[in-house]
Amino acid sequence: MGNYDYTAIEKKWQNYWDEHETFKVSEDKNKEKFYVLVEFPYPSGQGLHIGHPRPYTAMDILARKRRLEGYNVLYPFGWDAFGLPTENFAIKNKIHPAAVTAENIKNFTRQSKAIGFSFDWSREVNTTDPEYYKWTQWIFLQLFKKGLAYKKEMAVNWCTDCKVVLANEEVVDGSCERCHSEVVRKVKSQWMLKITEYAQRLIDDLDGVDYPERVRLSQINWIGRSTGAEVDFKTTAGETMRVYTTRPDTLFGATYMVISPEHPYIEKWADRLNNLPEIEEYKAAAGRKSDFERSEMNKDKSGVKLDGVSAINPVNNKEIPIFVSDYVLMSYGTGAIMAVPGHDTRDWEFARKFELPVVEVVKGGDIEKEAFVDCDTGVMVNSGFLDGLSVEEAKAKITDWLFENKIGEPKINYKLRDWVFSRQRYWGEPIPLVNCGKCGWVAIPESELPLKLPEVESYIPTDTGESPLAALDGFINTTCPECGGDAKRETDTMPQWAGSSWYFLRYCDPHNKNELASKEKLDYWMNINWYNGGMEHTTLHLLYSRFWHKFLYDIGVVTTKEPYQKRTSHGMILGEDMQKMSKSRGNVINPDDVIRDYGADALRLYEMFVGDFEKVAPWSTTGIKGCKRFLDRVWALQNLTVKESDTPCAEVNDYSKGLGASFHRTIKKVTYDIENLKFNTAIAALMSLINEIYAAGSINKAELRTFLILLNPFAPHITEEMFEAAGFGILNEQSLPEYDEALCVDDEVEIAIQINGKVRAKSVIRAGCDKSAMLTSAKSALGATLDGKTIVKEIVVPDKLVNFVVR
RNA sequence: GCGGUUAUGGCGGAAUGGCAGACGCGCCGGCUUCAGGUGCCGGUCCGAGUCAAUCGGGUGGAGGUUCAAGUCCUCUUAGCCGCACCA
Repeated sequence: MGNYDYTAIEKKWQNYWDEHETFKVSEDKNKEKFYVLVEFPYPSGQGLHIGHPRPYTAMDILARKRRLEGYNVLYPFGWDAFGLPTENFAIKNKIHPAAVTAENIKNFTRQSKAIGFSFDWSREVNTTDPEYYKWTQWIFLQLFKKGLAYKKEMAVNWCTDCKVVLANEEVVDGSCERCHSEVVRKVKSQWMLKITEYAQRLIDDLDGVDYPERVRLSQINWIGRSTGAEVDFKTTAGETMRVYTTRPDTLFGATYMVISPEHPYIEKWADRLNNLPEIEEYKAAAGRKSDFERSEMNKDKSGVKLDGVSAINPVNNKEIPIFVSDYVLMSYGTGAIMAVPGHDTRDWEFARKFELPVVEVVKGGDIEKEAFVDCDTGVMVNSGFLDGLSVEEAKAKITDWLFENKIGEPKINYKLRDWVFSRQRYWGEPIPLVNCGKCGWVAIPESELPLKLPEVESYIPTDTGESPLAALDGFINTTCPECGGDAKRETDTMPQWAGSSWYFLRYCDPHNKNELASKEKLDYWMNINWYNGGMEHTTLHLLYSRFWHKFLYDIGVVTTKEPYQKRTSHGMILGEDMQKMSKSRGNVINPDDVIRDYGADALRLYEMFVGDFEKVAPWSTTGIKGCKRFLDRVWALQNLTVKESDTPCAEVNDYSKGLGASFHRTIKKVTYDIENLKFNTAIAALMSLINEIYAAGSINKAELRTFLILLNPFAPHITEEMFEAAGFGILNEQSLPEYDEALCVDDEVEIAIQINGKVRAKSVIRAGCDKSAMLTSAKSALGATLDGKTIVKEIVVPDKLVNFVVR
């Protein structure tokens, strides 16, 4: 009976859970709640990726463990279903995106259920459901009403193939993240969300939550707070040019200035510039480049000197040239910088190429060879009234001086940019605004939400760059809610990030028709106790959703400043060749095949056993065989001699002599490891335990019962089946076995005996021996080895080792 | 270029500063089997060794701290991930 019929058993228990609504929860004030969340997937046409089950299983293990511990556990699931791949597929195959989405969700649901996740399916959400996106639109309207949504003409990333604007975040290697076509820059009027207004709070409130350090750092670096100063430079054209610098202390070393090709002064100064055609040509070339190309490393510094206008350094009144170069971006700071080639690498390279003077203003480096950048401990030189000061003192003094003389001021900048919220697509939430000739942009009444996507034949993007909705007269023409006059609807839709920025709130009250969720239910379930997701969402989804949550806090919808108490991140599952899985590499593994060949429990177990949960791990077909083999051995425990214990023991931890310490230790290890994402070693401990059981040759009821409960969160189907067969009842209604710390240790332990740190002997002693007993035992084990040597020091680690330092 | 991260047997990976290689895969030998497969038992870091006791070496590289370093410190190399040259 080595092989068990996993297909039948897994089906049986999945049906049982469905019929009994085993994992459906409601608010129960008598129980402590636990809200555990995984990132809801985008239901793509390819079906579930073999990587999906890794985080879902991990959090499923946690959820199942918490239930065994008596918590009221909310573990919900849903679909982040708007998005371009669906739209592209729909266009290509002439099917409506809604139909494609429904089909994909059906497939994803079938696959997810086949793995036995303990989701509360009654709370399933779908971002494309009008009953859901009604509230996405509602949140947008509140942002609009508070002035946090605004329209702005700006250069955006334009995908030449998809005919849509991409957020910077969606551009990968200079091409479209989704279709890989060329991305160019194009000026368009876009809806923007003022996430920058929340920049400081998004940094500060990280202190109150439990995030991995790498996630916390990524967010802080992404937000990128810097303190510096804005400085006004007079120019020979009359206008003042304002620059932003983080190093005002190096102002005496500023030997030229660089402005962005998009800087408005170029147009303003057109009459004065003797080389305007050259500048215009450079500007046009820069405009064709994507941000990535402009920022590509190792490229030659390029630029054009403005012939006809120069700037005056305010500290020494020296006239310095102005260059235009594409490494200065209009979107950060003031679009103009003062260049200090002595102390900035890029400026140094630029100065070398254009043969500009390099002045040392902080002593300590060799500016002939390279820029002296890490100069915080240096002393100011060639800097007039700053000479002799430390960098820190110079910063303070020059900033005061600039302020007093009204030529500058301290300034904090953030790298974070406002969120480009418009998409010229069909398959997204319509933006619920109308444009009235008299009243401008006006919100539609909340009673008219949801503003549904019109069901149409053509949802193909227009060549002009407008949303497909723009071609629908019946949709765009409407009346102004304020003055009643003719008005036109906004035709852009929202980005995919919108629906995922608040879905965790809807899970608390998914069928509410009057509010996005009731206060009472939000109070009960929020915050999320544990949120696991991919590192790739650290700076986008995580930041966007924290921003929305803070906004909802400000307007009184939610009562917590942060949505996620604890965040963890899993590593990707790679192909067997250690490469990212992709169709083109031919290394894709289909979960359906794995479940058919090895079963869902084996799949779950293998994905948890493969390695450190937080690191990438390659798929291995032989690896999953090992896990299947382990489950066969678990199943075969039913064939072992059932040892009769001295006392009836089905309900107590009455383990047989010799195995007791192993059981207590394993309970301790498994429970500890699950909390610390060390699923691999938890499973290893269970494997070791079963090896010991087989070595003992028999098992008693308490042992079988404990073993099955410990394994249950990892492999829920086989353990439920065996639990029932053994007459123990329904496993998920039980409690987690407890361990006794005092019983975790064996009676005897083996210690290492070292001389000068090298193991020279071993000895078995009674556990818990005192120092002198250990020394006596160690010396006798060493015998004559110590003769003629002087013991300088004796180190004793209880129950572990003795080390003699000898001469 | 910046930020993050990783490096341990043939492979995936274990090791609160305390016996490196748990657990699994693979491989080798044996048993079971008509055979293949499955299952079971034993072995498996490298090199010496009277192939036994034992000895030496070993966690990307070079130093250092320590009685003791995969683990801590300094420098360094390579891979992977992200990026908006952020002044």
